[in-house]
Amino acid sequence: MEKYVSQIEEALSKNHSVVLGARCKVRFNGRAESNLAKGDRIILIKPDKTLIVHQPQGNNPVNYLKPGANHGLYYEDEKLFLKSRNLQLKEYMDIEITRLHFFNSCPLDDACTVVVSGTEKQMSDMLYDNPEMIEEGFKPVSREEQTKFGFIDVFGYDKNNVLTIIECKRFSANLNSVDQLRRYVEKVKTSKGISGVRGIIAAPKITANALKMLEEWGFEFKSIKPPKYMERYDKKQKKLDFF
Amino acid sequence: MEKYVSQIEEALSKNHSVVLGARCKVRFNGRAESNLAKGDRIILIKPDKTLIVHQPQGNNPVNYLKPGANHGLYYEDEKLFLKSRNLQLKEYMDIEITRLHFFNSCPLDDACTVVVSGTEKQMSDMLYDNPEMIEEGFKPVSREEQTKFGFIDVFGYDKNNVLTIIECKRFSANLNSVDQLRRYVEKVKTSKGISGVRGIIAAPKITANALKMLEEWGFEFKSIKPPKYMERYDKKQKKLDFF
DNA sequence: GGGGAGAGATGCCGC
DNA sequence: GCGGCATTTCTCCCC
Repeated sequence: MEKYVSQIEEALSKNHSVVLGARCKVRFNGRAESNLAKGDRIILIKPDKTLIVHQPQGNNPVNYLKPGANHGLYYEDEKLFLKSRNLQLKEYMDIEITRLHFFNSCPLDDACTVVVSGTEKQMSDMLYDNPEMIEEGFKPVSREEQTKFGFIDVFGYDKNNVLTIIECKRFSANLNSVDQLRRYVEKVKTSKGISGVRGIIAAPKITANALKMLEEWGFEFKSIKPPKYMERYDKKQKKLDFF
Repeated sequence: MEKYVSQIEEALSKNHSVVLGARCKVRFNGRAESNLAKGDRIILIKPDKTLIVHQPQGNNPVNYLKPGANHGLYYEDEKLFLKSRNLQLKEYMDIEITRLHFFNSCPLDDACTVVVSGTEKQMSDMLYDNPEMIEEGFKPVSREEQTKFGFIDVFGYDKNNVLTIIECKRFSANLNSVDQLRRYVEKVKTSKGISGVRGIIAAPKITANALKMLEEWGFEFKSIKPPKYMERYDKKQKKLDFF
């Protein structure tokens, strides 16, 4: 295992990405503290000095340090010690490696950003562009903006010129969503000195408790499907459907 | 690259963990949609069939599939195609690999769970066990419990036997925290048919807007530090402090 | 399984 | 940097 020390150090110094398969213990100290007993994990160190530790199960890393950490490596007592620190965040991780299953590294070149669709912003855009989805005669004024009343998804006037605030949720609205809407409506009422302000939650669905609270506050729920996804898969891509 | 197909397939069939360093495009379709153009990434497939794609920067994966996916692999046109599907969640990922920088796999054996300390629960426990930290004469009744009024961190009675609800935050309290407290206090007032209910936010700090709203609602802020961490590092561990 | 809430949340944008 | 808010949030707990 000792022979890998210089190889790993060289890879780190060249800003390559480093992957280790290792039996190790992990200790973290920072915003919280954690201890992880001995087991097999994948350790990833990125060119930006992010450190990520994955167990063989689960979606999320069991431990990590954010970008910009320092990583020190040394060998002693037949163990490999990785001592990593993010000094800005005052977060520390110590990994004690007792067996190295594999080590690999390579330079990674990737400046792409992922393009995501199906977000809440797109939903508020859709409502802004298609106000009749809220109701006939609705006239939107602003969307996704930090108004002086706070951050409001969409607001405008209904056909009777009553000021109307819309809070969008991409999935299911809950108690928190109602809290938000309520806070905005109250801010507008106070700021404008008017009492007639409508509040609408626009979402595909809403929890029972949230609906109850919504109605208690005199607000409304409007069932709106989020912008439909792209065609799930091109029918042409027959070859991809082989299993 | 073709020769790796059978090796990777064998590793997957044996439920080993698989790591690829690859130049690839990624397409995801599920709860949202995303497209990622060609670039170098680390691809990790776990024994539980989790799929994770990391770019060379950043803390979080750029794409992933949750545990329980199927992974199919084939080679065509000098490209390696990984077609992964989580059928339960109706989530799909297609990765088109044009260059394979490295491939590694090994069985990982790890049943450990991480032990974390310094959480909000410990903070509410601390207040429950040391009620004088709130104020002299405070008598806690319940903590971190799903009461019939909702999930309340700590509640009890002050020295004047006024019902008091405490909302803990481990870091900074914000508008959302005030919303929560307000919702609890109102529930209790309505359920018990009483008007004299105190609401306190216990946190190390609070944002200016949140404090303003808190006071408008007649609630109080109590500055409380979260339970202190373990000794940062054993002084004995001199060897670890070498850099 | 749904609902509610925290999290070492993370990440983004705006002031 | 802080603040407010969405997130393919994730995770846990409880009903």
